[in-house]
Amino acid sequence: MEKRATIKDVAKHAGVSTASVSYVLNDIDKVTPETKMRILNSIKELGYQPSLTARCLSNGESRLIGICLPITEEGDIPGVLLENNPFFGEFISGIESVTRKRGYDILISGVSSNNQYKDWIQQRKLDGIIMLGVYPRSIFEEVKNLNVPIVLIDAYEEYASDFHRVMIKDELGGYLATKHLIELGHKKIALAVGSVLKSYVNSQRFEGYKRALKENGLELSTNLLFEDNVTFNGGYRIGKEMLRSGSEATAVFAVADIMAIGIINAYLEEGIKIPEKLSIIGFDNIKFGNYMVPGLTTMNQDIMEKGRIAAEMILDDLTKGSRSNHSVTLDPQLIVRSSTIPLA
Amino acid sequence: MEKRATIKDVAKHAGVSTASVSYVLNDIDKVTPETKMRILNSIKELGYQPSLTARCLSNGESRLIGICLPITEEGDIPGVLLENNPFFGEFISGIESVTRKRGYDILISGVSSNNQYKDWIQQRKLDGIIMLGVYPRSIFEEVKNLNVPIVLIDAYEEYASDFHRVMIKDELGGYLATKHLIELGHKKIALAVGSVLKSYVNSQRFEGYKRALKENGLELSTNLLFEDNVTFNGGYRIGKEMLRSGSEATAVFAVADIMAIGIINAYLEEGIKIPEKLSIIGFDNIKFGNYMVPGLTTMNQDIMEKGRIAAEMILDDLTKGSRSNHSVTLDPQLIVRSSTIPLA
DNA sequence: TTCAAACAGTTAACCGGTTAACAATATAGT
DNA sequence: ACTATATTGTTAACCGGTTAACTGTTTGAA
Repeated sequence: MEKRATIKDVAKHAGVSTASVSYVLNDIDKVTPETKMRILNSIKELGYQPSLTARCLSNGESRLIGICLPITEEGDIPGVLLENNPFFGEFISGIESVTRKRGYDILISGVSSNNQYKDWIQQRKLDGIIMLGVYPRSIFEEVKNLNVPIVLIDAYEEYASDFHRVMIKDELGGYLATKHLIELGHKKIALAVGSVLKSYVNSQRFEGYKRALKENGLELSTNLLFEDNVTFNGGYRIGKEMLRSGSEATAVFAVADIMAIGIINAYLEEGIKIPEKLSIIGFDNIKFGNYMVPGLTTMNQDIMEKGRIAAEMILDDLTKGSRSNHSVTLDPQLIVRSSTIPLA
Repeated sequence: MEKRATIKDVAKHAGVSTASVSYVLNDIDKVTPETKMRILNSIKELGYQPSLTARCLSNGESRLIGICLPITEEGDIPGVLLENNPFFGEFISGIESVTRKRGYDILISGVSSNNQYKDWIQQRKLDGIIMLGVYPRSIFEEVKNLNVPIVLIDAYEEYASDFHRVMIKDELGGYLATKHLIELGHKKIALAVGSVLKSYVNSQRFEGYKRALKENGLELSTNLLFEDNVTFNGGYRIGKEMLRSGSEATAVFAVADIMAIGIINAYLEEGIKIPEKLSIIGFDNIKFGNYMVPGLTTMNQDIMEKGRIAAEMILDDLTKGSRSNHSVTLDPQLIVRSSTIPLA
C-alpha cells in the first residue's frame, strides 16, 4: 500500500544524487566502493525496485519480446495451433528458458486485422518478435522497416529471407518418413496433407514424399493423395474417406501427428486394426503420440529447441546491435514406435 | 528506420499544444470538433502511435496482465503443466480473448526463486496477476500488499480468500465421477491420485470419491488407493502396479486425464483390454481424451472459461477501482465416452 | 612546482506522454 | 451592464529513470 521507493528516495536516503544510484544500478564504474556500499544498503533497506517502464522510456529498450499468433475472426487462436497445442506450450517454454535469464519478458498476442501487428510492436516498443504461423504477405512489408529483430518460424516464402528464420528440413522429413514406410515393404503409401497450395511446410513435406517414391521406383498415384485441414478432424475425415472408398493403401504418411491421430481414430472406430491393416507415420512428435496405443511412429521436430534458437537469435541481435539475418534449419529424426509395421 | 513520430510532432504538425493532442487521444471533451479533426489528420498523416511506455510512466497503468507459472530448478515449466499442456494453451487463449479487446497484453513468466514474483510485478508495474499452480505460502504474504488485483486458479488454501479465485467444484467432480462408476455397477473402484497432502485439488477430489462410496454403502479400501505424480508416468506406474499386484479393481477414477491415459497405456501395453477389464474415468477433459481409442470418459472443466473469468475479474477491478475479492466456482460436467462400461 | 589527466560525484536535460492550473474568450443569468 | 460560468486552449510540472556535460579533488609525470 505504501508508495514504492523511487530512485530519488534511494538517493536521498544514501545522501547522493540519483545519477550515482543509477550508476551503481547499471554497474557503471564511477563510484567508490564505499559509496556503492552505502547506496546498495539504501536500496535494500527501502526495498527499491527500479521501474522498467521508466528505464524503457529513457533508453528505448523495453526488454519485451513479442510472440505473434494469428487469430481467426471468431477471436480464437486458430484450430491448428490449439489442437496442436502441446506444440504451443513447449515452444513458449523453449523461449522462456533463454529470455528469463537475460531479464527479458515475453508478451503473447494474437492479432487479427492486418496491420495491428505494427501498432502493437510500436506501442509496446517490443525489442524483438517471434512470429508463428502463416500471415498475409502485406504484414511483412509493414513490419520489415521497423528495425526490430524478427524471427519467423517455419516460413519458406520468398520474402522470409528478409528475416531470421527457424525451420526444420521439411522436405527431408517427408522423405525420411516415406522411406521408412517403403523400407517396411509398403508399396501403396497414401499421403494425408494440408493445403499444399497455401502452405510451404505442406508442400515441402509433399516433395519429400514424392522424392522417396521416385527413388524407389514407386509411382505417384493421385488416388493415394488426401488433402484436408491439418487438424484431428481433417485426419478423421481422410480416414473415413479412405475406408469408404476402399483405398488400396497399406500405409499412410500424415504431415502432422494430429492428422495421423484423426486417421487412426477413424479406423479404430470401425474396428479396423492399426497397424495391422494400415501402418501410419505422423510428423511433429507431439507428446500424445507417445501416450496412445499404438504408439505413434513420427518424425521428431524439437519444438523447444526451436523456441530456444529463436530467442537466442533475437538476443544476439540485441547485444551485438547487428541485424544480419540468419536461418537455422533443424534436422528431423525418425522415431519408430508401434503404428508402423512391415507389410504382411 | 525513420524516427517514430511523437506527440510533439503531432502537436507541431497540427499547430496545437501536446495537451490538446493528449486530450483527443484520450477522448476527453476539451477540444472543438474542428481542432479534433485537424489533430486526427496529423496523427494519420504522421502514422503516429502513442507510446504505451510513456503513458504507463505518467499514469501508472501498464495495461499488462501477468500470468505466473511455477518453474522447477531445471528451469522448465513443470511437468504437470507441460504434460497437461492443452490446458495451458486453452487457458491463455481464454484470457487473451477478453484482454485483447480491452487493450491489455499478457505477460507470461515462470518465476523460480521465492520472491522474484514480487520483483517482477513491481518492475513491470503489472496491472494484474493470474497465478496458476501451487506456490509456497510466503509468496502470497509478499504479494498481498502490492495493491494489485490477483486471481488464484484452483487455490483452496486458507490464505487464498485474500485474493480472487476461480476454481471448480472438485469435491463434486470427484463425487460425480465415482458415482458414474457406481451406477455402472462397479463395486471395486480404485482411485489414482496425486499428493493429497500437498494439493487441495487432489484432496477435494478424494473427498468426493469417499462421499460417493459412503452414500452407496461401499467401503473405502486402502488397497484401492494409489498415489503418484499427476503425470502420464505417474498414471503409468499406477497401472503397472495394479496389474502387478493383481488389483481387484474393476474400475478406476483418475484425478486427471493425463494420469488416466498413463493407466490405460500400462494396461494396453500388456494386452489387457480397456474398458472390458477396467473402466476408467479421468478429470479435466483435455482434447486428447476425445482423440484416443477408447475415448476417455471424464469430468469436464471448462479451462477456457476459467481464463475468461479470471481476466474479467481483473479488468473489473481495474475499471471499478474496487478491490473486493470474488470467488467463482465452476461446475464440472460428466462426459461419457467409451472408457467406462457397465460391470459385466 | 606545475599542469594534465584520472577520479568521484553532481546537475540538468531528456525520454513521451498526462493533467492540474491557468488564461482568454464566449455564453448566459439577473 | 456586469458578473458568473462554460468553453477551448496552453503552460509547465510530473512520472522514474539515464547520461552528457560539468565541477572539484587527487594523483602523477615532467
